[in-house]
Parts: sequence; C-alpha cells; structure tokens
Amino acid sequence: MNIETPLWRQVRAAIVAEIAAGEFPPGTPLPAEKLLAERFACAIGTIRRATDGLVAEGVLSRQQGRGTFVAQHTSERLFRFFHLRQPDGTAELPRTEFLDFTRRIADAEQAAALNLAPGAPLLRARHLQHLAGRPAMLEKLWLAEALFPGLDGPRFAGRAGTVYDLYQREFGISVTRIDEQLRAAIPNARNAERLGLRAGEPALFIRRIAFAVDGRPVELRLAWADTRELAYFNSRA
Amino acid sequence: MNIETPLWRQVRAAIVAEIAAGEFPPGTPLPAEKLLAERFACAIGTIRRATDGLVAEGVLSRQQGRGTFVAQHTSERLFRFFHLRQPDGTAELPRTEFLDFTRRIADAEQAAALNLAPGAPLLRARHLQHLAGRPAMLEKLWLAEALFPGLDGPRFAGRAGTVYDLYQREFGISVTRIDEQLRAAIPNARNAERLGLRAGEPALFIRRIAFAVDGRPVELRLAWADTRELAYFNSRA
DNA sequence: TTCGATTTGTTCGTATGTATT
DNA sequence: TAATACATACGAACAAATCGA
Repeated sequence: MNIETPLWRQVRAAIVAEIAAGEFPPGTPLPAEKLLAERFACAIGTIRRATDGLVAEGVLSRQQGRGTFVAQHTSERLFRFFHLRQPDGTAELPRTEFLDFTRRIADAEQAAALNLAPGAPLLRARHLQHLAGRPAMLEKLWLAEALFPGLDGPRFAGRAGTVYDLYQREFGISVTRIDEQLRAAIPNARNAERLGLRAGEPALFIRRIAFAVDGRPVELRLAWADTRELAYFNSRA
Repeated sequence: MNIETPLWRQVRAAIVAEIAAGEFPPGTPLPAEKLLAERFACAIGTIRRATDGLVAEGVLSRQQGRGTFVAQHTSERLFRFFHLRQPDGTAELPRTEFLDFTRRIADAEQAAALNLAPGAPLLRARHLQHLAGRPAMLEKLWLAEALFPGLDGPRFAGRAGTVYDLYQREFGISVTRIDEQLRAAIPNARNAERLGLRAGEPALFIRRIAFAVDGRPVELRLAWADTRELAYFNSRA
C-alpha cells in the first residue's frame, strides 16, 4: 500500500521547510523529540531518523540534555566551507577587508548560476581575506537583490560575523551546501597586485555557488587565492 | 557503569577490522543483519547503527532483498575520489597511460606522509590521465613496498580497473578516505610538455594522501592537472 | 549543593512492507 | 511461491547531560 515516500523523509522535508521559513531562528531549539513525534503523529525513532541527516550536514546540532538546535554560522561552522589553510593544516580565522558593494544586473552566466532571469537586479560585494597578516584570497560575490532586501554596503561591511552568518540572521537564509570549481590561472594585473603576486604568478581560481537549506542557489562567488604559502584543503571519505 | 564506548561503535570497529583483515573480500556480502546481531549479541538496530556510517562513507553498500556488501572500487566509486570534470559537470572516465614504475627510498616528507621511517623502501609509479582524448593529469604516486609485496611495473600497468581497485583486490587494501591539498603553480618544462602546456602556463598541483579503511596512510600522490578545459569539482554539505 | 524535571543518547525488541532469489 | 534480507515504523526502558528550583 505504501509506495509513497517514507514517513521519515516527509518529516524531514517538513522540518527543513519550517527552518527555511524562519519558524525556528538559528540558535533556538527545535521542539523536543517527544513533542515533534506528537505533532507529526509518529514515533520518536522516526523523528531521529528525519533529523540524523540534518545533524550530519550541520543544519542541526543535538546536545544531550539540552535539545536540538538550528545551527548558527559561527566561526567553527565557517571551516566547513573555508578550505584555505597553512600547509601543516593549521586552521586560522581570516580577517576580512571590505572593498566595495554595488548594484549590478545579472548577465547570462550569473543568472544561470543563481536561477534568475538575465537582467535581474544583483548585489555585488568584494572583499579581501587575510591570513597570517597577509592577503590570501580576493573574493567577489553576487546575490539576488530579491532575496536580500535592503542589504547595502554599510550593512554588509558592518556585520558582526561571517557573511553566511549575516545571510542567516538578517535574511533567514541558511547556507548549507556549496559547490566549487577550482582552476589554476593567472590573475590580471589589478587582482595580482591586490594579492601581492608578481606578474605571471599563478593563483587558485575558485567558482562557488552556495545553496540554502531548501536547495535554492543564493550566492555566486568568484575568488582568487594565493597558494604560495597556503593550500586549499579537501578531505573525502 | 557504562562510561565505555557505545556498543554500536564497538561493533562498527569490529566490522571495520574484519574488512581490513580481508575476512570479507570486496563484493562479497556481510553476514545478514540477523546473524551479525546474534554474533555480537545485540539487537538488529545496533547493527544498523554500526553500519549506517560505513554505508554513508561508501565502505559498505546495502541492497534491499540482497544483502550488505563490501564496496568495490568500481568506476562509479572512482568518482568519489576523482574530481576532474568538464566545466558543465560532465563526469567522464579517464584513460590511463602508464609511464613508469620504479623502486625508491623514502625521503623525510614521503616517510612522514606514509607513516614510515625515512629510508624505507617505496614503490613509485607515474602515469598520465587522459580526458576527452587529451592529457589531463600527470600523476606520481608512492607506496610502501611492505604493504604491496610483489607489486611491479607489469602488474601495475596491466591491471584491469582503477589503481584503488588493484590495491583492494590484490592486496586487500581498501582506500576509503583521501586528504588533498591544492595549489596553483607552474610545472617544470618536462611536466608542462607532458600536459601540453606552454612555458609559464599554470596548472593545478594536488598532493593527496590516501587512507585505508583502518585509517593507515597507504599512498602518497602528487599530481599536475591541466585546468584550462577542466576543473576540479568539490561539493560540501 | 542537592534533587528532580527535561532532553537527548543508547539499546532492546517487534511488526510489517518491499525487493531479491 | 516461499524463503531471505533489508527498509520502515513503532514503542519501551534506562543512561547521561543539562538546568533550574
């Protein structure tokens, strides 16, 4: 009789939808498993099954005795998406130098990446990430204006934490997945100079699309990383 | 009374140890969950809990109605560790051109990477991966001779499937995790010529350490990838 | 500090559905 | 068709961590 999707998937989807809708602001606890089980008219084990994957993905965080919390984009969480490290693997928090913030119009590639119509209004920010006191990565990022109403340079530059923390706390957008493409290339003179590279020296070019918890693409980011002293770390099991 | 590690972790470790010891050759089914539950004197749910993570990591593969199998390094499995793709994301099976196979002695860095003493005997292989009919990645890899007794050039070059498939089927070593460091750099003239790069053109330099199911490092691999037409794909949730 | 209520973590057992052989 | 094996779902009990009275 049951050829439909499993109950635990339905429950998972419902919880994700509620998080995406901002029902549970980041940092706040979900209802206790017992309550969720009552609400969804299922067993606690089914709730566990539904949330296990979200915990593994970092969307939720469970703490024995306390509750299950919607994960915040704190500094630890940053390292899930920040791959630049010292060769010995030392993870360090980058310092961000704001460069500029402007309004733009989506070209074909940007529109495709963000699932928008070409010509849609975009917000573009640029900044420079410093590690070990030196410029390490030059980033340019685009956002659909419709998803970030009222965001401007001062608000972007004056944020307290990470960029994704800003998205999450002020616009209810939780980035939970990123897709990246990496290439080795030679940046133009302006970009090379910003990174302290000599002419003809290569850098790592990174194209990232960030997705919200509901799967929508929300940010396109192009970056140049100086990998003379640093390396991009990737681990796969 | 129970400050010890959870039962499901003990069971997991036991299963991993048996796989690492070659008790269940790749492709063969594990004992049914009911049998495992009897053997470990626990509930079936505990067996599930123990194997869930291994399934997620690709070490095991469960099929309803058939059984739970030790994963083989088939071509699909390859793409877990092979990140070079066309910019549109098209995944293609590389063609491998064997270059050479030699005996070496571990220097300090190789020894550290493979958890050996400096001076330990190594095997070194080089090959060239082709994609879309063009050279795409030049790889140099080192193995501890002690872990691969009797491996030589003909056996390495004459293998049927992937390198990791060879490790697994002929030496009982299942690679389940890799750590990679990526940099942009300019290869020397010899390497550039092999990849069809002009002088001064950059390539992606990849340093990989591969780990067996029991966590031991088993392979060090240095690679130059041509990212003019291809890109290194990475996705993180 | 102690204690009790709450919440997640672990483990058990059972029943039924679905896919494979 | 029947037996086998995994998939889903339910429910219960106790342990361990947390927090407030």
